[in-house]
Parts: sequence; structure tokens; C-alpha cells
Amino acid sequence: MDSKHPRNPTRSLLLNHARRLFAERGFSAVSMRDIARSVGLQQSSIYNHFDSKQSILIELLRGHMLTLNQCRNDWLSDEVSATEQLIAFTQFHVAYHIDFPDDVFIAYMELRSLEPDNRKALVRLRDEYELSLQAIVQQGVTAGEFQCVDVAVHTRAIIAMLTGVTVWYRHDGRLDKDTVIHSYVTAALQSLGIPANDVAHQHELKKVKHV
Amino acid sequence: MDSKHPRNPTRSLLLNHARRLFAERGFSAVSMRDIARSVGLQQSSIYNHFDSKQSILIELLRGHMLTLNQCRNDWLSDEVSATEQLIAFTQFHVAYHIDFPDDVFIAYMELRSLEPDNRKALVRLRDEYELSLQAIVQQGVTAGEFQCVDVAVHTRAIIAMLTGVTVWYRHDGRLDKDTVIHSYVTAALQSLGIPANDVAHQHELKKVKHV
DNA sequence: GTCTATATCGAGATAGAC
DNA sequence: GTCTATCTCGATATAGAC
Repeated sequence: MDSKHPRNPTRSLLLNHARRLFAERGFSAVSMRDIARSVGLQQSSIYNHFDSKQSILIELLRGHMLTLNQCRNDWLSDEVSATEQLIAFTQFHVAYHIDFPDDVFIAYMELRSLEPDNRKALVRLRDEYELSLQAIVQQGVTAGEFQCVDVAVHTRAIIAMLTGVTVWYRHDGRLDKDTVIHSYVTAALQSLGIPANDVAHQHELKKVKHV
Repeated sequence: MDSKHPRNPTRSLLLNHARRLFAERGFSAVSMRDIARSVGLQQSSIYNHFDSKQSILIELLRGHMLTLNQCRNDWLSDEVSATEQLIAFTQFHVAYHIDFPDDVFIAYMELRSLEPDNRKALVRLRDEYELSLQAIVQQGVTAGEFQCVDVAVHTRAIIAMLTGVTVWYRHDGRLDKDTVIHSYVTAALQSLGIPANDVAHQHELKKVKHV
């Protein structure tokens, strides 16, 4: 059935509008009528493209999680120091979260709206992502580059700190994207005991390499 | 009407169960029947204690926000250095968030479920709390104790970092509450450029004073 | 103050014409 | 592939007996 092909334009439109609505109001508070009307269709027409409301959510969450891991792997290389890896991770994470805040918000809030099997698969992808940062932190602690009380707690602390950018960042706000990223890179590195002078130095190196 | 007095036991029971259900499934996904059945009542009996579903949410959110600000004011004194204030704030914030994760989660997620007027009043209380941390960070930067790129961004970064404890902390987990708090105090201070040795020292001082 | 019964509405999903 | 019409269910809220 061609209508269920990922590149069907009506289907893509529905996905994009559902993403925005789910992020704004929450999955349970959005009706199929809301989604249909936002793209100028009748409610029943959605079922030509998706099996159910839940299947729309699953596709949004799977797409986000897979893309996040894929982009992370493309961006990072593991042939550098833990400090350089942390800088690269932070730059990637904040930039991605600034660009796709709706996906991030839905992934954070609506995993519970999934049936158990679907939820488990997505939690695995989320854990994979978080553990990739934990490996960096552990490597830095082992090498004596980083100082922290507990690697697992500190990893979660950094992830939460960076992800919070989605709550307040606005494209027309006081600070531009690069400044915001620089702020978070400094905060993340300093949180692990890297002095501010070294931060500025390393950060600059990384920016020349990757941006 | 006595049934709507705050200390009515059935009313308190309803509030407590609604809090747990809203945190687990989200406001929109919980029905009045769910709340009533969880305390052994019929659905219509709730209306003897609350005017509407929305009024239950308002009472939970208002209670949380007022208590949070009140407890913070009781805990902190502003006659010490910015570093000492930050330690006290972090200890309070993490401890409170460990103790009342459901309130925190609902406050984060369900402000959007409120009608505009009610939402505005609560956003004001939330901002008041966040600005109290921003004042500490600003004081530390001005005094040369703290290093950061942008005070507002770094304040939000710290709040998000600390609040994240609600996502993963379990009372029967690997780490006890004091160790978790110590981890976050270290992370917060280091993020502002305070060296780890000083952190251990100051933190100990603070613990002796307050615990 | 709790109950049963009911009103009114909107939800997700399906059937079948075009 | 979209439409209209409809099914079935459960939602919030109210009325009135006890």
C-alpha cells in the first residue's frame, strides 16, 4: 500500500503536525480529529496512513531515537582524549536538542504512553545513548582528566543539564546558538573539574575541527 | 462546606491518589473514575470535595510551588558567601526533589494543562524560585568566586542538572541519599569552576552546620 | 457525603460510497 | 485516498434518593 510508504507526502504532513501537537499538549490530550484538521483532512482519512493513534507515536519516537544515535555516531570519533570527546558530545547534544526540541520532549514524556513491548525497545535505544556518554566520563576519570564523585550520577547530571536547553531556548532570544553551545560546553567540562582556561583552549580547537 | 476543608481526610486521600496517578500517566490520561476507584469511591462523589478535575490539579500545583518556595526560604540564609549559598541551595533542592518527585514531575509537565490565568500565577512562583538561584550565581560571579559564560544559561543548566535526580533515583538503589546529594553538590560547584579540593572542604563545613 | 442514574459530549475506529 | 455516516465506548459533570 503506497499510502503507508514513509515518503508519501500526506503521511509526512500528518507526522509533522502530530509531532508538534503531541509536544504542545501531550499524547493523551491530542485527538485524531485535532491531527486531521491541522492538515485539512477528515479524521477517518488518517487511517489510510496509520493503523492507530499509538502507531503514529511509535513512529515518531523510533525515528527520533534512531536518528539521535546515528547522528551521534557520525559526529563523534573515539580516537581522541576524553576531554575532546566530551566537548564533541556536548556540542552535538545541545545542537541536536536545539534543532529538534519537539522530538526530545515527546521522547521524554510519552514513553509511558506506549505498550510495554514498544516501550522496552525504545528504552534500550535511550540507554545506549546515555551509556555512550558514561563511557566517555569513565575514560576521563580513569585517565585522571576528570574529577567526580560517581560516574553514573555525574553522567545523568550532565545529560539532564544539556537536555534542559529545550525548555527555554528560542531562536529569536537573547543568545545565538553558538554562544549557548559554548556556555554548555564550559559548564559540562568545568563540572568535571577541567579549569576554565583549558576549556576555552580545547573548545576552540574542537570548533576549528568540526564547524 | 466542611467537605471542602483542606484537612478533610477523604479529600486528602483523593489529593494524594490524584498526585500519584497524574505523575504516572499524565493529567489527561487519568479519569475521575480512576481517581475515585483508587480510594474506593464512586466517581460522582469526588464532586463533593472538588469542583472539577482541573481544580484538583490546581490545588496540587499551588501546594507544591508554595511549599517549595517556603522551604527554600527556611533553609537558606543569605549572610554567607555565594559558594556556601550554592551548597545550601543544592542540598535543599536535591533533597526536596528526592522526597517529592511526583509533585516535581507534575509541575514540570502539567502547567500546560491549566487555563491561562492559573498557569500565569504558577509560572510566577516557578520563576521566583529560579531567580533565587540566579541571584546566588550572579553574586558569585561578581565576587570572582564563580566562572561561567552566561549567568542565566548557567543557572538554568544547574537547575536542570539537579532536577534530573527525580528521573532515576530510587530509595532502594545503589546509592544512599547523602551520597547522591554530595555528588550533585560537587557537580554544581565544579561546574562554576570551584576546584574539587575546595568543594570537599566547603561541603563538609556546610554539612556540619546544617545536618 | 455517598450512592445510582443519567445527560451530554467527544474519543478511537470502521463501513462503504465515490 | 478522501469523504460521510455510524458504531461503541468512556469522558466530565449533574440530579436526586438516602
